[in-house]
Formats: sequence, C-alpha cells, structure tokens
Amino acid sequence: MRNAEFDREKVLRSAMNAFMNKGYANTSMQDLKKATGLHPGSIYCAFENKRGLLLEALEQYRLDRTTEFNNFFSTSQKTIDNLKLYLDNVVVECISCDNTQACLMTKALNETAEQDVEIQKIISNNLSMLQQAFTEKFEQAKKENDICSHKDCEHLARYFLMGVYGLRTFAQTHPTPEVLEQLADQLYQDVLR
Amino acid sequence: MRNAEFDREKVLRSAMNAFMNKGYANTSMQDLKKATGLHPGSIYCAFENKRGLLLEALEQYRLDRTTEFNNFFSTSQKTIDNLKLYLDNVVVECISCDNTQACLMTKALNETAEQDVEIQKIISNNLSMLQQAFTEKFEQAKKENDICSHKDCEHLARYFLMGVYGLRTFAQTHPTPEVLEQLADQLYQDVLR
DNA sequence: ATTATTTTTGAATGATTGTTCAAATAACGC
DNA sequence: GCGTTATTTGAACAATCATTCAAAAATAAT
Repeated sequence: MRNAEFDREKVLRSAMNAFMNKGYANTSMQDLKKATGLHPGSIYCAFENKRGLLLEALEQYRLDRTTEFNNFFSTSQKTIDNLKLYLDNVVVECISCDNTQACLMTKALNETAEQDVEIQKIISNNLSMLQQAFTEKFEQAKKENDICSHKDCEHLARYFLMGVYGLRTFAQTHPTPEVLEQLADQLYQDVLR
Repeated sequence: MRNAEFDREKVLRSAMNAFMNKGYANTSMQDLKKATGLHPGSIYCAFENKRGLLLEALEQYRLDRTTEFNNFFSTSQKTIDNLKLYLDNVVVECISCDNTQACLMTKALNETAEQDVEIQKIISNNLSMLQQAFTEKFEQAKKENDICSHKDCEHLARYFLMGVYGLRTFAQTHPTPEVLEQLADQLYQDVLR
C-alpha cells in the first residue's frame, strides 16, 4: 500500500482558486497541474477526473465557508452586529483584487446551469444550507429584540442572501468601494426594518 | 461584390442563445454552426472569430434589452407601476424554463471576469447604461410623488439593479415561484420607501 | 456579358483538450 | 525484508477545439 503524498485540502484549495480565476470550462488540466503541483495521472487517481475535482473542491469550499461563517458568530457580540460584520466582509472581499471577490458556488452555478443538473443540485443544496444557517441567526437576533420586521426569518435570510448575490455581481462592474458600502448598508437596514 | 445571405440579427440572437445555454467557453464552433446555420468560414468572414461573435451578440443583446426596457415605460401608466411591471417580468423570466432566465451580460461577466478585460469593460458599460436608464425613471417617479425615500435616484437605481442581479442568481437554485415573487415584492417596497 | 469583389462551402490545419496507460516508485502489512 | 498494493510520473492517446484556406458560387458594378 501507499498513501498519497500531497495535502488533499491544499490541493483542493488550489483547484478552487484555479476554477474561480478562469472558470471551470476554461481551466485546463495544464492549469490544474500548475496550480496543484499534481501530474495529470495523480489527479485522475485521486479525483477520478476534472469534474470529480470540481465536485470535491465545491465540498471543500462549503466546509471552508461554513468555518468562516461560524467564526463570524462565535464572538460575544450581539447576533445582529455579527450579521453586519459578515456583510461588511463581503464588501471587503468584493473590493479586494484576489479571487475572494467571486464565490465558487455562484460562479459554478452560473456557468454549469442547465448543463450539469447534478452539480446544479449540489450547489443548490449548499446554498440552501447557508440560507438555513442565516435563518437561525435571524431567529436569534429576533429573540434579542433587534429586529423590528414581523416577516418570518426564513424570508429575511432569503432576502439577505439575495442581496449578497446581487452585491457580488454588482461588484464585478467595478464600482467605487463607497458605492458598495452604501448598497450593503441599505441592505442591512432593509432587512432589520 | 456580394452581400451576406443571412439575417445578421437572427444569427446574433441564435448565437446569444447558444452562449446563454452553454456558456461562452463551452460553446463550440460546431454548436454555433448548428445554432446559426452558418458554416465556420462564414462566421469568420462576418465576425472575425468566436470572440468577435460574442462581442456583437452582446451588442445585439443590449439593443434588444433597451427596446424591451422602453416598451415597459411607453405605456401611459405611472412610472412607478411600470417599474413594478418590469420587476414582475424579471420574475416571470426567472421562472420560465427557456434561457431568458439568464442574462447574457451577467453570465458573460461572471465567466470572463479577470480573464478578458475588454469584454469586462464593455459589459460594465452596458450595465451602467441600464443603470442610468433606471435612474431617469426613478427621477420621473419622484416627480410624480410616488417615492417617499429621500435617497438620490442614482442610489435607488443601483439598489434596484443589485436586487435584480440577486434575484436572477437566487432563481438558479430553483425556489418556488412564490418565493421569488415575495422577494421581488419586498425589493420593490424597499426601493420606494 | 464580363469583371471584380465578396461570401459560402467544407475539408484540412495545427494546437489543445481531457483522459489513459505502463513503468517506476514508494510505503504499509506481514 | 519481502510482497502487495497504491501512487507518481510523464509520455501517448484519440478527440475536439478554434481557425484557415482554396475553390466554388453569387452578386453588384461596369
């Protein structure tokens, strides 16, 4: 027997960066070889094929984002303040020049929609889980009496996420940071109201 | 001399449909041949290359969307009601199974971002023009005393568009029509408030 | 009708694609 | 330390890609 030499998480993060930079279809195996340091054969041995690598990269992305999410809400601050911190961070990511400005989920969803139904379902499920996580945070914020709105928290979470999606797309037109901050601020206010 | 036999607009609309269905990178010349009915040589004679076809398809898409936009506001109704009609139509498009559920602009922007700066600029400009058109409509609606908000109309237009982008992305996770309508309704209310 | 110019056709091009494979290498269980 | 099993390597694979091209066809101008 023999174990793989490479660090699987590192490879997956390299792959997801490559996919985010060039898109799935436009990322060649040569690109992936350069990004991951793995020879083609190793990639096929470990992930079956290019699509398998995307699938596992998507799962790693979900795990990483979940960890990040939990970190945002692990502080002792009020839930509603952590929601604001999360949103502000989205803006910071959008402004940054690296590829955190994109979201692998929405990017892959946009690209493969209608083409690969299985991937579409996986991403939809992942985004649903994120939505559910936000729903719980909104419920908590409501218990803390920081939300005036009488709308149910599931709707608030959906609206919040819709705003985040929109913000990310809007950011790709390269507006000024101030404009993005202004949009995020209004989204925050509208959700709480 | 000799004029081209094909209807240029028809070809461009076929091409944009192909690009919307499969994405730019994943649409092969064979796909384009099948979609447009043009042989490879003709495409290169008329549009220089695949990228040139995308560029012109993007411009045709902009023209078509501008016409559609103007139709929405050509009725004698109040501007604010036409804005609602526009938004409702976005929802209808999102629900539909054809490819009007996607927007060629945002789809191509997502796919080619950071890869092709020129295309990115063209799309950004196109979306800016749409934003400007919405700004004017919001100014008109304000004159008609239908907008309580004291925020400037440029901001309202940006927020509105952000919502539309978000709605389109959210729709790709296949929520129920009711959820989409609910989101659109709140967006409409939040913009007016 | 003839010429000049352009488009159409579709096969051919070379490059690149994702994938496979056999040999070499390494490490675990015994 | 030996045998087994898995991974690594990188060249080779067929398929597909965007693009080119020369011949044929067609129009507009003369």
